[in-house]
Parts: sequence; C-alpha cells; structure tokens
Amino acid sequence: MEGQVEGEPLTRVVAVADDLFFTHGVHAVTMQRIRSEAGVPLKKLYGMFPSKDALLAACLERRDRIARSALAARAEQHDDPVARTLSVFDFLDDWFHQPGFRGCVFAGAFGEAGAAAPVVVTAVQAHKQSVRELLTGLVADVGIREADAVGAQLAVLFDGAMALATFTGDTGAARHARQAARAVLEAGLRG
Amino acid sequence: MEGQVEGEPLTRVVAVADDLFFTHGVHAVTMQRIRSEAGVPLKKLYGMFPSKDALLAACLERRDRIARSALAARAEQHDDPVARTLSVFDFLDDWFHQPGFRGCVFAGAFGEAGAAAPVVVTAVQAHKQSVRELLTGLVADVGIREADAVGAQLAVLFDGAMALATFTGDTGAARHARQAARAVLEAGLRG
DNA sequence: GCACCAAGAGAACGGCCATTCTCCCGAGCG
DNA sequence: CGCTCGGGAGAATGGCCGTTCTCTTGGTGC
Repeated sequence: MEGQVEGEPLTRVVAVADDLFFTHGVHAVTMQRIRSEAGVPLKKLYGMFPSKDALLAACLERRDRIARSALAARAEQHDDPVARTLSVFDFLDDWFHQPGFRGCVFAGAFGEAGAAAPVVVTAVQAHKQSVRELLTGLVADVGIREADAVGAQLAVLFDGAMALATFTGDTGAARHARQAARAVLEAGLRG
Repeated sequence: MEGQVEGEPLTRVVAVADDLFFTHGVHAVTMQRIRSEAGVPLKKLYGMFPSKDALLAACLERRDRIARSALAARAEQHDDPVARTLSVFDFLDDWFHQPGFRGCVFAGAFGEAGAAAPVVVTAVQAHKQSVRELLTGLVADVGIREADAVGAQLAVLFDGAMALATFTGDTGAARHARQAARAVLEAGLRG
C-alpha cells in the first residue's frame, strides 16, 4: 500500500527485475540489487529461480505477454482492417517517444546473454514468432491471399523499426515502417 | 609466410580480433586469446589500443568499410537502377546462408558492450547511418523524388532482415525484405 | 667475451559478481 | 520463561578477466 510494487513475491520479483533489466541492462544489474529492491532474501530468490538467466527468461515471457496484449488492444480500437494492421506501427511510434525508452529488451537480452543462455534465446525466438503470427492474423483479416508472406514482410518492418530505434535512437523509424507497411499492404491487395 | 594472417601487426591484430569477436561473441573472447592467436605480446596489444573497447571499435570500423564496399560492388553488377537497389537484399540473402553466419556484429556488440562503451555506440550509429545513405543514393538513382523517405524505409527493411536473421535464425528474412522493398519502390515511383 | 637494451611471454593484481553459507533474531509452543 | 526452528540479511567463496608488471632471453656494439 505504500511501496511501488505489490502482489505475490514471485510476481513482484519478476516485475522489479524486469524494470531493472530494462532500464540499466541485464549485465549492469546484480542479483544483490534485485534482492534489495524486491525486498526478498537472496536465498528465496534462488529458490524461485535457479539462476539469473532463468529470472531473465521469466521477465522476457512477461514482456511478451504484455506487448502482445498491448498490440491487440491497440488494434481493437479500429474497425477498418487496414487501419488495425497499421496501428501496430502507431504503437511503436508511441513507445519510441516514451521518456524512458531504452530499446527492445529482447534485442538487448540476446546480445548480453548471447549464445551462452539457451533459455534466453528460446524466449526471444518465441516472442518474435508470436509477433509474426499476430501480424499475419491482421493481414489475413484485410483479405490478402498471401497473408503469410505479407505478414512476414510486416514482421521485418516491425523488427527493423525497433532495431533502428534501439541502435541509433532514430524515433522516426516507426513512421517510416508505417509508410512502408502501407505500400506492402497495397501491393498485397493488388497482387 | 606460413601462418593464416599476414600483414602489419596492427592490421593483423584487428583482423584476428574481428574474426574472434564475430565468431564467439565479444564477451566470450579474452584479450589473452587475441594475444595468442595474433602472436603479439599483451604489452604491444595495449600499446596499439588502450582498451578492449577501443579494439572492438576498430573492428567495427573495419566491418563498416568491408560491408559498404561489398554492397557497392554488388550493386555495380546491375545496370537497371531498380535491380541495383534490390541487389542489396540479395547480398543479405547470400550472407545469411553462409556457413558461419552468426548475425550482425553491430547488433551483438551493441548489446554486449551496451551503454558502457560510448565508442562502440558511436561506431554502430555511424555504420547504420552510412548504410542508410548508401540506400538513399540508390533510391535517388531510380528517380524517386522522395529519396530520403524511401531510403529510410529500405533501411528499416535492411535492419529488420538482419535483426530477424540474427535473433531467430530465419534466413528467409532477406527474401521477405526484398519483396517488401519492391513494393516500397513501386509505391515511391507511383506517388 | 661482456654489458646493455629491447621486446616477448606469462605471472600477478584488482575488481566484479553469481552463487552458497552462516549467523542471528523473533515467533510460537511447551 | 526457555527452547527450538524458520526465515531473513549479508558475509564468504570461487572464478573470471581486463590491465599492469616482472623476468627472461636473445641480440648487438664495443
């Protein structure tokens, strides 16, 4: 009631760790610090998650759920199928312009944990896969026959915008991706 | 005359380090190992580069030069401006299918070195910027008026294909990016 | 032949951090 | 009131690696 994070210890730990990882980078955040900010003894922390990597994987799964529901909610606000599809890039645009934007967690986690943490690699791949399926679903609703191919193209645009925004800080990437997505959709409708 | 890498010590060190960083990841490669494989004493190594980060930055600059000249050479093989522009994605396709493909060095370096190494961030940004300029130049040759905007869209596709290939191993990303690029160019020519 | 110098090879230092261990306190029960 | 036991806080452990330091060795000029 007086702190910032409430709820069951496990939920709280993941929320706190996610926030720290996202803000400062995985490598820069120590288990000690997570322990302090979550108010959980180290022993209990290691009782919940066998390793830092496992905790990171749990954070990534949480992010995946949150991102997908946010994307879906954004799409729900539109009736026109094309507008629904393009709303995905509006979501990116808003996200990039949020004050604390630090880039895609998945890209960062992949780079830092690297090939040494298979559990992280799996989480990243699952996320990218789920985003691609979401996009393909939206494209199918537009009435495009080759929904798989066009969905994959939108996925490339989605990740490209995130990569550019992450690496160069170019927040205009979302707008460029949106414009390209429009061209891709029109080509899909025509062909 | 009998080793694998020749040339001036500095050139050799960068080539060896680049190869190791690229193959095993920046974090996994120690200075000791670079020393061993380059056949250079540690003291001399630190005489050439004040820190590991500086050496990494030199490797990234080298990659930037190599990548740009490879892209330009590939484009030179075509006469039609549209084909020249799309050849960029053929280059990606070939690269993704090379046996030792491990993803984009710049993405990996950015994730691993992170915000802690400004010199790396700078190198990554310079590279992304130079690629974008290269693409914008190709688009301008096609005769599209809004070359800047379309070039930026192609840059999104370029980085998106690399990000997907790096994170998920989806080598088809280059093909999807190419198809999307065609749609973007057609829209640019029409509008 | 001998003293000096340069440079190479690797040992040593310092610091960081995931993970484990130990001690201590407070609550609950007899 | 005293005893035990669970759990919390943080100290120790073990290992890694960037960076620096030292010693050795081989060559050269007198």
